[in-house]
This record gives sequence, C-alpha cells and structure tokens, in this order.
Amino acid sequence: MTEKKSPPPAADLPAVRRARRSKGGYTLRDVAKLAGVAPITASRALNTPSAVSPAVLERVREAVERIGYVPNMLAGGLASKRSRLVAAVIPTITGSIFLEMVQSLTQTLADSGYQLMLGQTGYENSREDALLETIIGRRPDGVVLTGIMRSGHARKRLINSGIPIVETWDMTSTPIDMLVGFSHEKMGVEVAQFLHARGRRRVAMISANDERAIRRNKAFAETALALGMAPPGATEVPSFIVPAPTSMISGRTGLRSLIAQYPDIDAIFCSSDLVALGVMIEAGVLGMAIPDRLAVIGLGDLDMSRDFHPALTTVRIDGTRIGSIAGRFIIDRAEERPVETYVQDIGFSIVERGTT
Amino acid sequence: MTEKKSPPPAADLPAVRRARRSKGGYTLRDVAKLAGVAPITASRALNTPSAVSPAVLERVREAVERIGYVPNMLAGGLASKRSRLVAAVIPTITGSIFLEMVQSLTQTLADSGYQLMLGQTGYENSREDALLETIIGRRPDGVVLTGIMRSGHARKRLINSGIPIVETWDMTSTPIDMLVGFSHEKMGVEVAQFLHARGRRRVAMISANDERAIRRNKAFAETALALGMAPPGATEVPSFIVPAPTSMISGRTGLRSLIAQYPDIDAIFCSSDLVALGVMIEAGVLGMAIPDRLAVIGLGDLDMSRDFHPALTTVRIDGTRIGSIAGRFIIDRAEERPVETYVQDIGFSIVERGTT
DNA sequence: ATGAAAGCGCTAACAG
DNA sequence: CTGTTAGCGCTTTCAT
Repeated sequence: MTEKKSPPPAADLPAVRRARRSKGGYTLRDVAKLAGVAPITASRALNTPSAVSPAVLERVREAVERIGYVPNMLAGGLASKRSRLVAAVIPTITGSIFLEMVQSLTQTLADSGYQLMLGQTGYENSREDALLETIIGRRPDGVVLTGIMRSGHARKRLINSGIPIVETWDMTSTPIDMLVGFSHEKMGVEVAQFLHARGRRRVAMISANDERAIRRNKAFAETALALGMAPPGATEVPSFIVPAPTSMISGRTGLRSLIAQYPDIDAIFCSSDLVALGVMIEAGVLGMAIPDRLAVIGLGDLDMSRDFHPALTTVRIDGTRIGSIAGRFIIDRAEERPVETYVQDIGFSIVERGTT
Repeated sequence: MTEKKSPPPAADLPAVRRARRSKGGYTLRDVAKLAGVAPITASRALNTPSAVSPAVLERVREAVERIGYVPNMLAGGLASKRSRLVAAVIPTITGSIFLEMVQSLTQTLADSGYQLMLGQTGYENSREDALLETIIGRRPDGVVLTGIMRSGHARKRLINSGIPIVETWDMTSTPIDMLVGFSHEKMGVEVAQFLHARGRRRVAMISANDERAIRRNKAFAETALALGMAPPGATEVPSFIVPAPTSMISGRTGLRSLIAQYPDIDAIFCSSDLVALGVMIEAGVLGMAIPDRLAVIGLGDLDMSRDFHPALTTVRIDGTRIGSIAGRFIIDRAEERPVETYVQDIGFSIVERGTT
C-alpha cells in the first residue's frame, strides 16, 4: 500500500532533469500529490492551518499520517530564514550550575517548536571563536549567553551577526541586547547582612575567581567589614580563592586553609553549594560542629543540599525562571511580537536551613 | 572599505528576478566574486582545500576573512544531504548520569565539524513521539540513544527513518544498529563477588526501577544468594526500590527502611553514587560507622564521590569513552569509512575507596 | 482560499 | 584544477 516516492516513472522529462535524484524520504510534494493540492497549499495546511479550507486540511493531514511525512527543517529554515534553532552557550555541561536553566529553556522552546543547540566554551578562551563560528553557521534565531564570553573578538562577531542575544545570570547596565538575571553585588550585601543578623561576627569566603564572583565578593567583604565582621587579627575579610570550576574539594581544602590562619572564623560564604558541602564534610572531619561552631552558606541550591545533614542554607537562584524568560524573549523576538521589555531582574532568595 | 552585499545596483535584471531579495549576511557568491572565481570553486576551497590550487585557496581565504563570511549550514546540509548534526536522547539533563558521555560526544563531534542536538524524553513516555518528530525533522546524520526509548512507536519510527543509530549504556545481543556499552548482568555478579571477598555476608540493595537496573539487581541477588549473603531471616536479598530519578534522599530513606527490617545488614549496593552518598549521610545520623559497621558501594563514580569522607567505593563506567566511541561510530558511518565493527563492550571497573 | 513561479545558499554531477 | 547547470525541499511573492 505504500505510495512510493515517485520520480514520475514515465520518461516524459528530459533526462538531464534527473541529474540529481532525491534519495531521502517523502517530501511535501508527495503529501501534496496525495492530497490532490499544490505543494504550497500543503505547506499552508501544516504551518498556518487557519489559512486553508477544512476539507483540504483534512486531506493533507491524512496524507501526512499515511506516509509518515516529517517536514525537512533544513529546507524550511533556508527558505523562511527562520531556523527555529536557539543556541545556548555554557562553560561546560558537567557539573554545571546552569543545567536547570538549560532544562527549562529547552522546554520553553520545544513548546513553541524551537530546538536548543548547546555550545560549550570550556574553561579556556581558545574554543570560543570556533564555537561561535559553528553557532552562526547554523543561523539560529537567538543565542543565550551565560555570560562567559570572554573573547572580545567572538563577542563582537556575534553582535555583528545580527542574531538576537540574551545575556543571563547577571544584571549589567549596558546589555548587548536582551537580559535576564540578578545582581551579584546585592547578593553579597544581603548575605553579609544575613550572617550578621544570625549573630556571626568572624566571617570568611571561599570562592571561584570569575568576574562575577569577584564583584559579589567585593560587596560581601565591604558590607561585612562595615558591620565589624572580620576575624580578630584580619583587616580584610579572609578569602580562599580557587579557579573555576569549583568542587567539594575546594571547600575541604579551603576550610583547612582558612582555619589554619584564622582559627576563630565562625561563618563561611561559599560561591557554590558544592563548595559549601565540601566545607561541611571537612568540618565533620575536623570535629567542628555545624552550625554551632561554624555556619555555612552556599549558592545555587542544589537538590542534594537539602538532603545533607544538616541541610544546607543557601542562596537560591531560580534557574528555571531564567530559562523560561530567556526562551520567551527569543521567541517573542523571532515572531515579532510587541514586547514591553527585554530586561528582567529575577532576584534571588536566601533559603535558610540547618547550617546557619 | 566594506564591500556591501550587492544586489547589483544597476537595473539590468528583469524586475521579477528580485521577487525575493536576500537579507542575511554574505554568501558564498560574495566570497567567490571577491576572489574572482566561481561559487563552486570557493566551496571547494572551503570544504576540500586539496582540490584547489594554492593561489585560489589563498584568495578565497582572504576573501572569507575580509568580509567575515560564515557558511550557511542549513543550505549546505540541504544540498549535500549531510546536516552534520547529531542528536542525543537522554531522560533529562539535570542530575543526569549521562553528562560525561554527552560532554565527550560533543567534543568528538565538534572536532570533526559536527554539532550535537540534545533531546530530553523526560520521565514520561508522552514526549518521546514529539521529540522524535523534531529530531527527524532536522535530518541528523545520527542519533545516540541512552536506551530510554520506551515508546515502541517512536522506536519504529526512528528505525524507519534510516538515520544511523547508536545505542549506549547496555549490551544487547540484538542491537538496532550500532552499540557501545557494558553488561549490567556482569556488573551485578562482580559486585556481589567483590563484597563477598571483602568479608560481607549480609547484603542489600537500594535501586531505581528501570529495566537495566532490574537485570543488574537480579544478577547481583542471585550471585549473593548463591554465596550465602542474605541477611538472617531473609530468603532473598533485601532491596529498596525507588522510581527514577534517584537522589540522595532515596539513599537516606532506603537505609532507614532496610535497617528497620534487617538490622544486621553489613553492605549495600546502590544503583547510583547519589544514593550511596545518601546512605552515608543517613549512616552518619544513625551512628553507623562506615565501613566498619556498614559497607557501601555506588555506581557511576561522580566527582564528588572521591571528596566525601570516607571516599566512596563505586563502580566506574567510562562515560567519556562511551561518548567518544559513539561519536566515532557516527562520523565513520557518515563519511562512509570502512569500519571493522560497530559494536563495542567497554566494560566497567570497581574503584575501591574508603567505604568497603 | 489556492496556485505558479522564483529563489533561499549551497553542492553534486558532469563537462572541459 | 575549474566552471556550468541543475536541484536539495521548502516558503515567499504575486496573481487569481
């Protein structure tokens, strides 16, 4: 019963027309033929059903079903100049704090017929340019940046390409295009105030060394200092800085190092939950009771942070929300919907649990 | 100095030819014009540099550089029927045990000019069909399955599409197409023997309920039983089964539940490191010393498993290797290279650390 | 509401 | 080694 894909078997076309024969599966032409309409009508039935009569719609749908037709989005994208592809750029996928965002971005996009392409920059600049080349080559309808485009050249290239851009996980006053994030400075201030309110007076930090962390740390340190929370003998808030990506081991070594210098430390602000969890493990080894002897606060609110004992106090960022807003921004832009703003501060919240 | 993209300004073409004007950036034609060659020659210079004279190569490269030309892969893919796109299907990205594989797959593909498209099935069957539609629609050069294609319909659809398929994380005797993985049965047997060799005699399991885990558990239970390792009062190896995805909390509740029934248990085999880590945390709360009172062995070898105290003994699967092999398989197939085999068992290894 | 024609940007197929 | 021509499968434009 299968209507075979048919280069009309009759030799009624000049032989030269068959210089290049199609080999893949069914095409829209097959559907159209089967439904007894022109290809463009079949196209309309699939893309703008309202623009076609119910009878035709029905017949086209039936034809599609019958042969199992799946539209070729490469062809569609080429013709319409809308690839329905969105690229997201993250440092690395393993152990990433951006996965929640990626997940919801994927979902949001999928719901509107868009797909996500994931690009990893790694932690060296070298790959950014190559990555950008491949991204632009696919002509995506948008790019979501997690803010780790360090190569100025790549950045400029991207901007020049004219592809809509969403920057995330930060609030800058000079966005390239669209923006959804939160203020790292504000977070530093609030965490310091939070620890102060809990009675902590000798604080320290363990942190990655990326640009945002540095701004966050600065705000934290200044606030803490102003509140008189530096440990005895320290003129600054002590910090243990590790290169990204951070891990539990950073927390373990960090705690050891800090305690060796400032035995009186009574609270540590960590730049990720993983680091905070590492601090907890090392505190266990050292026999330091948490939260009595030492308070710990993380950043990111991993699932497992809730499952530790005691459960970890942390700063929560709603990655899911970032992802869905970023997705909406791009879709709205692609479909030329009128939109109030393309900048959004989603804030953060301190989730207090057992470690403070 | 910028050579503007030029619809020849003279009105020397019939108006009708301009029915559809290009709007995007530069095209290969612009490059060719600038280099003084035919478009196809420019194409060759970029894709098969060896097929072109050094002089032409140089001129084309210069032209590309000058205008910042980036090839349109939608057009290229459409014309050549090779999209250079590969799809990977995983349950979900957050908390996935497949990320290491995805990472290395991405890398392997990128090195050969291919890109990865990530598809998530979620933990309900419902989305699989829709996901497949979008995957096929992009005409990828291959699909990597992590073995969670439950919908028979989707599976059949995929097979019929003719897209090369790599199944991973398992060894079946009846692969659809290509295969790279390891034997879950063998793992069950070896873990039981390992615990036996360490002197454990009252074992239990905490496990997810997916099909592979079930096969693994069966092998573990049979071997353990044969070796006389069921706890007193049990005729079977006790197990605590939780729905996927597993997490630390599964381990915590699992341990409580098992100990309540069989207080003498002296070793637990967990279906993931996260579960094992949860067991460790709960053991700490219950005051059960690890490994003296209770041995724990996980599966997956997460980074953090090494950083716990004591460090976790676990079964390591080389996800990086799975990814690179799967990538190679697809690339070799796409480029029609002669290949010995498209099936590979990469095995696993038990990494003994402090919990056994 | 439907269709014909043209073309998106690129590469396969065949010359020369 | 280089060029001409046709066409990948779809959608835009314009006409009916």
